[in-house]
Amino acid sequence: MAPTPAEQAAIEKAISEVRQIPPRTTIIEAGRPLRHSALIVEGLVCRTISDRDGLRQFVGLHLPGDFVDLHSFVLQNLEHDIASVTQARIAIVPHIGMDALVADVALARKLWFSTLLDAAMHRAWLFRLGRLDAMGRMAHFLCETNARLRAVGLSDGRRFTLDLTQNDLAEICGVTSIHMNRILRQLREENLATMRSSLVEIIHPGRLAARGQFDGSYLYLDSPDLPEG
Amino acid sequence: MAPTPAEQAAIEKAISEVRQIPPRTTIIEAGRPLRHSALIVEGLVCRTISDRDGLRQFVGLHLPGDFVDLHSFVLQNLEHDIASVTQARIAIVPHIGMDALVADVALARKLWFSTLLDAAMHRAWLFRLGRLDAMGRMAHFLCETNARLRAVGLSDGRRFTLDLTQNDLAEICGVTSIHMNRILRQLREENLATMRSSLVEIIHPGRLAARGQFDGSYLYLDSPDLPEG
DNA sequence: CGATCGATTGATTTTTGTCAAAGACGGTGG
DNA sequence: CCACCGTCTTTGACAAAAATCAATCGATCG
Repeated sequence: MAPTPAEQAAIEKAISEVRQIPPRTTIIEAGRPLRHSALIVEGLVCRTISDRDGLRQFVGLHLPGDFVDLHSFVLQNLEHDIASVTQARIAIVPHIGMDALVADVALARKLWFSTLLDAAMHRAWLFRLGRLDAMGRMAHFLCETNARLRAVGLSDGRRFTLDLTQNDLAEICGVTSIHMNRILRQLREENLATMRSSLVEIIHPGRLAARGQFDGSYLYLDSPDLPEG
Repeated sequence: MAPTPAEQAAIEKAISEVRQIPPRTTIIEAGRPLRHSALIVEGLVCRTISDRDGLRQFVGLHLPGDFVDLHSFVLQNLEHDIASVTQARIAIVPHIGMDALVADVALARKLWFSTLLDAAMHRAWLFRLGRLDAMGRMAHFLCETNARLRAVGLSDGRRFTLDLTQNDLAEICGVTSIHMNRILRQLREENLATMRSSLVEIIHPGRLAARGQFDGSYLYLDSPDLPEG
């Protein structure tokens, strides 16, 4: 479902501007009506829902190449926040331009597909939060992220950089940052993965996937399997 | 985004058959290629992901009028299971027929919208699992379900029937059924809601919503607010 | 009537959160 | 260059939440 070069060109033509976003900046606040969508050129962007104390739950994490809020084109507004994690560059695509894009039925179908992939990822995250313990959640998240980064050439299948603090990871996995710290130590001690200052190394991809009960088929990547280990 | 009568008729014309499904029956198993989608006419249908021990996590619950697996039309297969909870009647819409339906751009947009609503609900569930304690999760779920049932005339805003066992509720909230039993008692003791043999009564909608930090705007219902209490 | 499934309860263990305090590290300004 | 500061990480002690183990109870069904 990758766009053809022509489709890619059409999307790029619909970009009205590219914005530079500082790290840790709210890009879109929940509830505001939107007249454009955003495509990540560079950096990490997160989608979060905050509880009444302002504590956040990540409901998505987006990498370069992802449409962050394509759904806002159809829904008109968002029920969650979008914020940069790292420094980021995002391309703005006005909804008016999107209207022209979806006139092309094939492209419309691909955009729909892209939002359905997001939904599939949401479901995998639900499984993670609902059925796994803290260590399983982290293992699952690392496997997913490794697979996604690999698909865009940002991981070699074992090592990648991921600019997330332990607090971010905690907000992803629905645990406290203190507990996340202990989980990371455990992953290290059990020789599954290490994570030091944004460098992640997966020592035993197979065992990590088993620990997190990870099956990446929902990502629809044609990723070559890693050797067991 | 409700379909017009004409669109409704077109959808109904695309139905190839209506199936009667016994309770507790798997309708679609994860990973199978699909050539049709299913629309619920009557009954409760759930979407679940199972862990390696076969323990399930609900990732969605569908009511009459919902397309259960509209996304399979675009994705071609599912990464989760679909099963009946109660006795159900589902209308089968072959994907071939769907192709004809989405030729109508306005209807295509509405179907897209419907899958985006699902995704928004997924995100609300992520918040529930990630940020709320067991009682908050149950409170949130009851509020959501009350709002949804009300929209289709199956709740008066305080009372409705919901044919789920305590084990189902546990699989929705990501806790054990034993713990769910204690949560239900607590909800009763704190005069928030009662649930006895599939009859749910919400005693203080306002307080229950507060306990579950529920804000139903993601459901896109034009529901009149309930009196506080 | 026995069998089965779901609901309920108690006792106990495990997991996770909370509170409190250091330690590490990079960046900034003097 | 170095002291200071803020942010992130790490650790310990303790409390709370949830899981687990083990029964019992109650209703429904063949």
